[in-house]
Amino acid sequence: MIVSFTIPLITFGVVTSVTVIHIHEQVGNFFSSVYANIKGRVLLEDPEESKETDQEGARACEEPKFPPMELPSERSGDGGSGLKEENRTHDYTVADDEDGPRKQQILVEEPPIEEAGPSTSADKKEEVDDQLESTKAEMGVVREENQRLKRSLHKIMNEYRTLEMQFQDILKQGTKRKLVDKGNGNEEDTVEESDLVSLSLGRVPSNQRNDEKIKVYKALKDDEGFNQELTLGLECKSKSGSTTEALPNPSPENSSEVPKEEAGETWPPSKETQKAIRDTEDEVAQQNPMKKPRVCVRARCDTPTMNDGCQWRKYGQKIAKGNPCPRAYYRCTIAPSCPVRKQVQRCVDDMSILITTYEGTHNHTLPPSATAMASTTSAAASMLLSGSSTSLSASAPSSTATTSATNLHGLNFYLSDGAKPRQLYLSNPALSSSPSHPTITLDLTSHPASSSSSPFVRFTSNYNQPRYPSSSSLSFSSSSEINALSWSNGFLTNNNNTIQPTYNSRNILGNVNFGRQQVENIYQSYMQKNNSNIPSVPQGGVPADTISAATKVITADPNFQSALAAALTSFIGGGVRGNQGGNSVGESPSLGQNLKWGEVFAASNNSSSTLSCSTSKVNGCASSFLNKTPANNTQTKSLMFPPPSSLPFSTPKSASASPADNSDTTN
DNA sequence: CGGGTTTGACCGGCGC
DNA sequence: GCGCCGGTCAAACCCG
Repeated sequence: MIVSFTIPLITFGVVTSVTVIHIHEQVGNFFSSVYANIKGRVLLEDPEESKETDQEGARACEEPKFPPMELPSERSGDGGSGLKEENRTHDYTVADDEDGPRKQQILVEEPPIEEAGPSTSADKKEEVDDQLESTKAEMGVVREENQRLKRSLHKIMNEYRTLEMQFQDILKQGTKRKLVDKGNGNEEDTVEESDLVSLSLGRVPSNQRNDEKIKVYKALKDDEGFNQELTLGLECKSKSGSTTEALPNPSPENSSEVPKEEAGETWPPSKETQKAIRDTEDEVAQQNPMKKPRVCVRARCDTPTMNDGCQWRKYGQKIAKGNPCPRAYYRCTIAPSCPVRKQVQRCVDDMSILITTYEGTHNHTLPPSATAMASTTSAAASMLLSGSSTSLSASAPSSTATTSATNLHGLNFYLSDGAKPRQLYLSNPALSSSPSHPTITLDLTSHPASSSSSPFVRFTSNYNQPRYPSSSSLSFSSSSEINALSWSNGFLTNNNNTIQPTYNSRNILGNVNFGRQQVENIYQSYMQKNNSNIPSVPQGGVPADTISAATKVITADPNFQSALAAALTSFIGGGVRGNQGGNSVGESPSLGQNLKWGEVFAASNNSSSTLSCSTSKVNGCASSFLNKTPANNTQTKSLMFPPPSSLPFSTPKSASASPADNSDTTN
């Protein structure tokens, strides 16, 4: 019987260590121990030894040249003899192929102990044994962790290759279809586009990915099928700067059209430049009828604007129809060419609700305090796009998708008929009535019906175009009296990130979930890696393959949901109660510092992200904190946003972070 | 004086 | 074709 196990193990072990890893993963320690017994313990008298040496067995699987183990039965309690001790040390020295140095140190320390007491009292023996065993156990844990990481890495690599192939196939199919159905805007193309959108979700941080994108871009542009697939990022089908945004390193063809908008670093650009840009944008807009996805944030805020950490410059104001409150237009001024804009308007029904609509994705490094909202909006937009693909591909052929629910980020996620979104609380349709702007609404206000009992923050997306027939909403429990969120980095990619590929088998967004500790650890490692070298990659780069791979890895964990629930509960609960001393403040900036939506995924092989959606009980938003800075509110309000010291816009001069809004006069 | 805001004018999309 | 409306521009203005 033992032999029957041995043969395959040895075979696989010889073939490739990777295979052995999988075997080990699948069959658990049992095979390993059996293998260890066969390889090195055949002559052992004590069968219990196999239990202790699972790890050695596992290593033996990876290392066919593993020497015969001669570990004596030190646990038999016989006190052992000098010879046995020697054997044991020999075993440790030879057997350990990975942690050799560590163990050699142990061995160096051991002999004096043994020599000092040639009589080898039982106490010393036990002490040494305990030390050895504890060290052994420790190493076993480390080794297990190492193996886990290896497995994860391998899985991720496999998923990456698979997705890469699928992506290429999709591109090929799309190109072919474009050629065939040229001139016919069929629905399948839309689906294809959506899938492509989902595959990238914005930016691809690594140069390699950029190169790949550029290749695709070139190929598609050279081809007549060049149309919408080229803008695979979050800015897919966007009107302005979509190509530049989606392709940080635009191809020469493209860069020739856009006269070095990025490199110019001047704002405002020259008139000619602007005109050229607008012309280019118009061309793009003609090619891409679908405009930028928008993220609408509704929050109760008694201040002119909701402070999101970014620097904004007001460039216009309009009285929108149906709303006496003027709508203010802001442009991001952190980078001269940043395409991000936002609109701020009071809700017509409830003047205390501020509706902030974000459009576009930052193409620059964000200040720590701004990464939160940016990540959130980017994530929401990504969710919007991915949701579109989801509904389009999975719903019935007709556009009347029935309301269905999934679990996004571990939270309720509804996809519903566009006419009747289940959790659509848009009081001002003007902001979401743009015909071609897919809009997702993050409702941070308490719904009148549920505010008293179960306050929720709602993420409501509203596709107003026929091609986006579904609306989606995301709700998650939060603390009471939600008025603002702590927009820590990666809110939507939080450690409880769950995006289930419920409807679309090709949806690359799957369950991504981490415990809080894991996230913190991952983030710390990421920050250590990136603190000194944070690329100015536009945010929103979500390596889809990484997400998918991480998704599968994580979802393989049966404790996934429970960990999610625990983390969410502890975090949200602690964010309000336990962080009053500013812990959340310390956490949010550290978690969000220069971290971008996609980089979170790229940083760790796991699609780690952070959840920092601790909410404040204080009515108001951070802009009021910055503008007024009441002493008695400082601490509480700082729960929502990073400390003022970390806010680059906290200086009185940069009023653009919280510009005055004329709408206040109407209140 | 530089940067941000204000505000009327302008432009383009869209519906009738 | 026309008018409405959302969005943007840019000169004037304001402020530290």
